Amino acid sequence: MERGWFVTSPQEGRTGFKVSVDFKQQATVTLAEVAEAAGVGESTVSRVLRNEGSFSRKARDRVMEAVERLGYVPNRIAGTLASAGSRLVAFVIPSLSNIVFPDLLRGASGVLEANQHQAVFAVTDYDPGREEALVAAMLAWRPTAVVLAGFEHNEGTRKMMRASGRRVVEVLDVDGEPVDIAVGFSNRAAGRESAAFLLKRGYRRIGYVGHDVERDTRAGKRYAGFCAALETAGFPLVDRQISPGPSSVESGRQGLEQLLARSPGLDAVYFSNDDMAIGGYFHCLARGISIPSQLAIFGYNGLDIGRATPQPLSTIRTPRVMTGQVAAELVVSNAPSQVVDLGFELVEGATA
Amino acid sequence: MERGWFVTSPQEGRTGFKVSVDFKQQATVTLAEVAEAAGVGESTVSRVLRNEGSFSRKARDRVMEAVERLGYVPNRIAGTLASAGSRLVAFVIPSLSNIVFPDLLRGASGVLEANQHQAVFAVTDYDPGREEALVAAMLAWRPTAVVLAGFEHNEGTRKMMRASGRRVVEVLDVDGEPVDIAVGFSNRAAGRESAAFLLKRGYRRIGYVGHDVERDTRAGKRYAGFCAALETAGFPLVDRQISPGPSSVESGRQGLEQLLARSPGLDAVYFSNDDMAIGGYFHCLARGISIPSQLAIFGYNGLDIGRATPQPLSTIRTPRVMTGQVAAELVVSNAPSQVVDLGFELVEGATA
DNA sequence: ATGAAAGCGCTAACAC
DNA sequence: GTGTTAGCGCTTTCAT
Repeated sequence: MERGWFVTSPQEGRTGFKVSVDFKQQATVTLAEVAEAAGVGESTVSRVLRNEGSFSRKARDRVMEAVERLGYVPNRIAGTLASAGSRLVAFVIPSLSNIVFPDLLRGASGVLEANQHQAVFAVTDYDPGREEALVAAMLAWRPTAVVLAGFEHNEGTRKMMRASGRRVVEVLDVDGEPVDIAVGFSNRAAGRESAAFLLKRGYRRIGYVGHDVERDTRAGKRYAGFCAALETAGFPLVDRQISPGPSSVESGRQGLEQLLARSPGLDAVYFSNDDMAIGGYFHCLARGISIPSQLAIFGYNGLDIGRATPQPLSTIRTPRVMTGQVAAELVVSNAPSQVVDLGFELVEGATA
Repeated sequence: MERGWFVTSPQEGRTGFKVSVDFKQQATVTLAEVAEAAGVGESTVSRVLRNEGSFSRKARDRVMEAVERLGYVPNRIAGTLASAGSRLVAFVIPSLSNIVFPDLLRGASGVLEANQHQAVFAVTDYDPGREEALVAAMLAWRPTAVVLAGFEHNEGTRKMMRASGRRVVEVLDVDGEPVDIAVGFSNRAAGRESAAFLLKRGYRRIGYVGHDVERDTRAGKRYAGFCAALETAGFPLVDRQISPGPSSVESGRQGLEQLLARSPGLDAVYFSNDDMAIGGYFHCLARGISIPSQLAIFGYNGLDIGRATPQPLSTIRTPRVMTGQVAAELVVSNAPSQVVDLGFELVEGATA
């Protein structure tokens, strides 16, 4: 197999191109060929390879030898079609930019790999329509389960999933009616507790800086819980700055700047998540606004970075990785329908 | 289908359990049944569904009606077995904690979804042995291609991939001999250019703070390039602090603290990546070390957060998302073997 | 303990 | 334009 390539230098940018192609789709070794080579029947090879049923030691040795010699790699596509489950678990997630989802996948993939399952994923970009299309595409793989974020789906999506006979796991939220299984924590309660904490600390003129809550419905629930708790206490939200687009450090920084320009009298600001809060924190550092005496800052997620800032960020730590682990465990163990509330932890940092 | 669940409150922790189970593995609708219901042959259904070959408008309508009515979802497993490719692209990546890999996946998944391909992934945790096992597992799915980080693989992994007849894409590096396709940028050159920049700025007593370079071989190449350039210039690295474990903000913070305790005379520090550098930046903020006059800081990756800090981070911006996009494009277009060097961009921030 | 044979649900010739 | 048929590479009875 001869090949060539052309290496470009960084200065020249992307100009790499082929020199020669030659990918002989080499005839893949099949189980039948292994059986032939080992001088046994196909079913014996199958049993040996899956270490199931009974076979003699001698048969096993001959099979393994043949497998080795021929470089046989089983075809899971065929195996899946012949047997039952695909051992594929499909994740249909809103984003990969928000650290929440990589964390979720990380927790899940460890458990799945340990149980001979494979993770498949697709990104909806917070679009329910795309979600529906992607769930349909995923179901075509007959996955063991489909995992998706939250409870807000198109009716079509829900119907499809219910009709599919697959397990369905809705994660990172528990405030809603699950199709089958839910694993996560209460965003609404997180919002409420954040408000209670700020009030307890004596803050009264409180603002909010957030990202697009139409799309990120879980952030929306936190916001709703937060506002409700403030009103109940008699100190309703003073002002808010909601930026379009996804959350980011830069967006939090700008959001706080704009909010303070309008409402300079605030004594505390609640952010839609830690990324946004860190941005706000940077704004204060840059402007010499002292934290928390002049302005208190409170986030959500409990990212590691918030523990390394000169003043640890006050926030709520959520069990994102564990959500993935638990979701995967329930799936591989074929657990019954249930809601698992993993809870969260309020972290009293130094910024509020 | 009756179900029940028990919702726990955050305080109670994870105690959710089932109340009733009843997942009838409902007989899935097959293409044959659709054909039957529509009063046409199986192949017609197949043609209509794939919109390929010819069929009358009338036939199409009847098929679609039946599909709709029966809630038919094609079985891709069967389809793949019957035809050629699986339209699955396998990513075997070291980690999901390092933002580099979610970025890569993000770029790739967009392109793949637009071309009816599916991303599958597994995480090696920087372990070549796990990588080998996971590549084997992935090959069993007969993916269109397997994508993995860098060129450092076990000989067994390489052999397996070559024998598989699948496309192989090695990403995020170009300093090495690719099996088939490589897409990325030169880590070695990035290290060299970082050194050149610091020297040009007049820094002379330079140190390094990094994470485990045995495992993260690309960080190791940057470090090597960096040191080599310093030596060539006659100002070899003064001291270094290498922490075990993965990179993180906290690790960078502690690393710089330890480095400065040993070598207080440094005037600049190169970090293994932006996470580490941000940690170092926080350390300086906390200790009142003024940047860059007392100490200069230089990172790698060009994360967004580095642009929102009070002083923008000096770093090298890498095309991570584009690496994923290009890799996916080459795969879906079945491009020839080649090396694509996407280059990188040095960002002159305010920290060095 | 082991082999023969019947599918799994679809695609791809190939006739008509 | 449309139906028939032979696989794709396995797993799984069911004999033996």
